[in-house]
Amino acid sequence: MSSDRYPFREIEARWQRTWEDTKQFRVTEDPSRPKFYCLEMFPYPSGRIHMGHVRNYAIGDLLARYKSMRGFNVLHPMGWDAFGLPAENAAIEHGVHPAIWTSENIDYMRAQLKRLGISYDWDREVNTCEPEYYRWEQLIFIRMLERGLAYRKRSTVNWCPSCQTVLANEQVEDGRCWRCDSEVMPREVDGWFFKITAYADELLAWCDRLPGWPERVLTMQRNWIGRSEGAEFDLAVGGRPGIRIRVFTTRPDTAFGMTYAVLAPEHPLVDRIVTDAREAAAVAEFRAEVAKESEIERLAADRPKRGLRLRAEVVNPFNGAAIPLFLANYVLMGYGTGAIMAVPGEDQRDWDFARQHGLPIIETVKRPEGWTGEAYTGDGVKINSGFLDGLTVADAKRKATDWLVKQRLGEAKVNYRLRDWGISRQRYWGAPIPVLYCEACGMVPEAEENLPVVLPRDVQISGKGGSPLASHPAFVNATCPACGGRARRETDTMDTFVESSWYFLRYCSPRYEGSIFERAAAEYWMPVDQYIGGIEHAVLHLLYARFYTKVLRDLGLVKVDEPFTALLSQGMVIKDGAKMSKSKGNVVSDEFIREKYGADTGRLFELFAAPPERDLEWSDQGIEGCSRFLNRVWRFVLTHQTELAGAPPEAVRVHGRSGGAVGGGVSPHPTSDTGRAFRRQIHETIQRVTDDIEHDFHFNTAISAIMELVNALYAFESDPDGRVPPAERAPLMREAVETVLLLLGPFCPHITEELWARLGHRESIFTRRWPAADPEALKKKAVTIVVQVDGRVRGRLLVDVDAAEDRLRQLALGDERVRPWVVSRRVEKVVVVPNRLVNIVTRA
RNA sequence: GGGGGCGUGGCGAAAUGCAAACGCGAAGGCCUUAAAAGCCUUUGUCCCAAAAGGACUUGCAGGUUCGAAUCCUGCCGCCCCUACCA
Repeated sequence: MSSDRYPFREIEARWQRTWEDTKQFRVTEDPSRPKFYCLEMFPYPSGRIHMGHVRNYAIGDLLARYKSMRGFNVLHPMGWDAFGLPAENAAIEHGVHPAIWTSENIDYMRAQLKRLGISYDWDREVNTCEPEYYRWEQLIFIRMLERGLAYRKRSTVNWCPSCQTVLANEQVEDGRCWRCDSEVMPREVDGWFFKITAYADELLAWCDRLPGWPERVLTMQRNWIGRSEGAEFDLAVGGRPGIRIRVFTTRPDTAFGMTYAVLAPEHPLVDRIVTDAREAAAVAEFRAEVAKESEIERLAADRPKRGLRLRAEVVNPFNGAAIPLFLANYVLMGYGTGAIMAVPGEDQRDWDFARQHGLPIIETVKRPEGWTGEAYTGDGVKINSGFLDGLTVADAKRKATDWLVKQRLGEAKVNYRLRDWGISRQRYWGAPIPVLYCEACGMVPEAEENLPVVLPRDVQISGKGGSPLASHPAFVNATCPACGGRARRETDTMDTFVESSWYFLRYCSPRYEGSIFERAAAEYWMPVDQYIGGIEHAVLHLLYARFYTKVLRDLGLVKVDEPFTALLSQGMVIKDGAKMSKSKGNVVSDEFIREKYGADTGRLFELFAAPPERDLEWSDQGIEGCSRFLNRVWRFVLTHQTELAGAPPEAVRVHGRSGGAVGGGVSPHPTSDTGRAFRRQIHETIQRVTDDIEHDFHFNTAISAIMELVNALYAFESDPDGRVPPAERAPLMREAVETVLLLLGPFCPHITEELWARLGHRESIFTRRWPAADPEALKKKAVTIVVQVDGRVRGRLLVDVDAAEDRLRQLALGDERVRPWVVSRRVEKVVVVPNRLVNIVTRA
C-alpha cells in the first residue's frame, strides 16, 4: 500500500533541518513592516502530543505562514505550561521528580512538534517552571499586594479528604476528586486571592468590544461575570434594636410580597440573634447537617430545601409586617449579602420553600390570563403592593429603590456572580508565593532583590498531608526582609493559571532580564492578533489572561487593554463519537500517523475534515484520501518536470503589486477556449482560497478548491479532444502547478517546499508572496442564467455577462423549454436577477 | 431550572436565488500473469421498460417571500456550558 507513496520521510526531515539551520522563522521587531502575532495556546507537557494539539498547531501554522506570505512580520512562538499536578502525581506513582518528569516530557514533545514542521521561532521558547520565568510573576504578585489586588482570606474551598489538599473547581468532576475519586467536601481554609472582581465591570464592558471573538465565548464570559442590578436594604429584627439584616434583591418591586426572610446557615449574625442555649444547639445541628452535604448532593437538581425557623422575627420595612426568619440551605453566604427577603409569589425557590413550610404566598404582579404556573417571574401590573400598585415591574423597581434611599434603609446595588480568583494551592509543583510571616512584623512580602523565591528541588513528595514545602525546614525557616528576625515562608504555591495569564507577553522578549518583558518589544508585538485554542478555556484561562493584562496595564507596564484581538475556538478531535482518551482506548497517535502518511498528510486531514470551530470526527479512510491527493500533486510535478521546467517560471501575479509577473516571467494569455477556461479556474481558485482563509477560516473549502484545481490540471493535461494549442500547454500547466504549490504551502509545507525546489527555484517557497487573482483572467464572456417558472428550474440560458434585464426577460419567455410551462397560464410577474436567474410567476 | 449551539445522501461535509461542491465509502470497468498503486464510469428517493422527461427531498408542523437548507413561530431530537446567584 505504502510502496507508492511519495518519499515524505526523507523530504520532511530534510526541510525541517533546512528551516532550523537557516533560522528561517526567527523574527525580530521591524517597524517598517506590519506585524502579526499568531499564537496557539501552549500545552501542558503531559508526555505526548495528541491529535487535538496537532489540529491546534496546524491551524496556527497555516495562518502564520499565510500571513508571512502576505508580507507580515509574523511572531509565532511556542512554550510550555510546565507547572501542574500531573507532574506531582507522576512523582507519587513512579518516584520521578516532577522537574525531571516535566523536562523529559518537554524534550520529547518539542521533538514531536519539530517533526510536524510548525514554523515556530524556537529561540523564543518559554518554560514556566523555570525561576527565570516565574520570578516576574512573583514580582507582579508583590505589586498586586501593594495595591490590594492580592489579599489573604479564609474561605470555603473544595477539599479532598483522601489527598489532603485543596482542589480547584476545574479539578472537581461531578463532585468527586479527579485523582482519587473521593467525594469532595467543603472546607474553610486560609488562602490567597486576586481581586478580579475589581475588574468585573471592565471585563464585562469589553465583551462588547471584541468583535474578533466567537459570540458563544463572549456569552459564556458574560454569564460567568453575571452582573445583576438590584437593591440592598436592612431588615430590623423584632425586639433586637441593635441588629439589622442586610438583604440583596433584584426585585425590590416585590417587597410587599415578602412573607419570610432567610439567612445563610453560616451567616455571622446568626450567633448574635440566637441567644437561647436550646435554640443555639438546634442551629449547630442544622449547620452541621448542611455542611455535611457533599458536592454531589449539592449538584442534585431537586435537592430538598431544608430550613430551620428561628425564634426571632424581622420587620418588612415596606408595610411594617412582622414575618418569620429562617436559616436555609438554599441561601449561600458567598453571593450577595448571604441573606434574602423571600417572595414566594414571584420566585420559584421561595415558592417551593413556602409550600414545604406552610408559609403564605402573596401575589404582587397580576398574572396573565389563563396562568397556571406557580411563581410568576414575568412582567405585569403591580397589585397588593401599596404605593407601587398599578405600576409596571420596571417602574415599580425604580420607585421602590428610590423609596429605600429616601427612607435611608438601603440603596441601588450591582452584584456579580464572579468571585475573586483563589490562587493558593497546597501543592509543591508551582510557583512559590513570595510572602513571609514574621514573628514581629506579621505578613511581609519578600524583598525584590531576593527574588526569585526558588522552589527547592530536594523535597519528599508523598501526596499526603499537605504541601511538601511545609515539611522542608530550609525553605520554611527564613529571615524577615523587614526586620531581619525569624520568619516563616508561605508554603502555598500559585495556581498554574497565573503563569498562563501572561506568557504571551513574555514571548515578546523571552530572554530579557531587566523586567517582566521589554517595553518596546511588547509595544511592537501586542496585542496577539490571532489566538487559537480549545473551547474548554472559554472562561477560565481567557478570563484570567484578560484580567492579568489589565492589571499589568494599570501597573504601567503595557499599553493594551485586551490581550487577544481575535480568537478562534477550535472543536475537539473525536473518534467513535467520543473525545480521544486513554481510558476509552480510542487514541490515534501523532507518531503513527506521521510514520504512515507523513506530517503534511496528517495536517491536511485535520484541516480538511471539518471547519475548525466544529468537532472533528477522526477517519482512517479520510486520511487515506488526503494522502492520495498529495501523491497526485507529487506525481504530476515529477512526471511533467521537464515540460514544466521549459516553461517561463512564476507567471503568477502576487498580492500587493499592480501588474505584470515577478521574476521576468510572462503571464500567459491563452487564446483557446479551453486554455482561457483553465486559466480562469486557476485564478478563481486563488480568489476562493484567499477568501476562505481570510474571512471565515473555512480551510476545508479552501482545500476542496485546491483539489478541484488539481483535478482540472489532470484533465487539462490529458486534453483528450486535442483542443489545447501546444504553445499554451506548458505555460498554463506551470502557472497552475505553481499556484497549487503556493496555495497549498501553508497547509502542507514540506511537500510544497520540495516540489517548488524541483521546479528550479532556489529560494524557499515561503519567501514568496501569496498569489493574487488576475482580474483579466477572471473576466467571463458569458454566463448561464437559470430560468424558473413559479420557483422551479425549467431552463437555462447562455448569455453575455451583464445582459440587460429586458433582454433576459425576453429570452426567458421565448425559450422553448420554458414555453410549455407558461403557455396555458397568465404571466403575473417576471423577477430578473442579473447574471443569476429569471423567475416567471404565473397564475392559472 | 437558566444560557448557547446543532439537525442536509451510506459517512465527513458544501451551498445566502440551480440542494448535495470536495473527500470518503460502495458498485462496475480499464491496466496487470496476479496483486498493489493508478485511471475511467455510476452513486439522494420515487414514477417510467429505457431514454427524454417529471414528481419528491435539507428533523417535524406552520408562517413570511416571486423564491427558504438559509429568515420568523411552535414542537421533537442530540450536544456543550452553567447551576439554589436571590
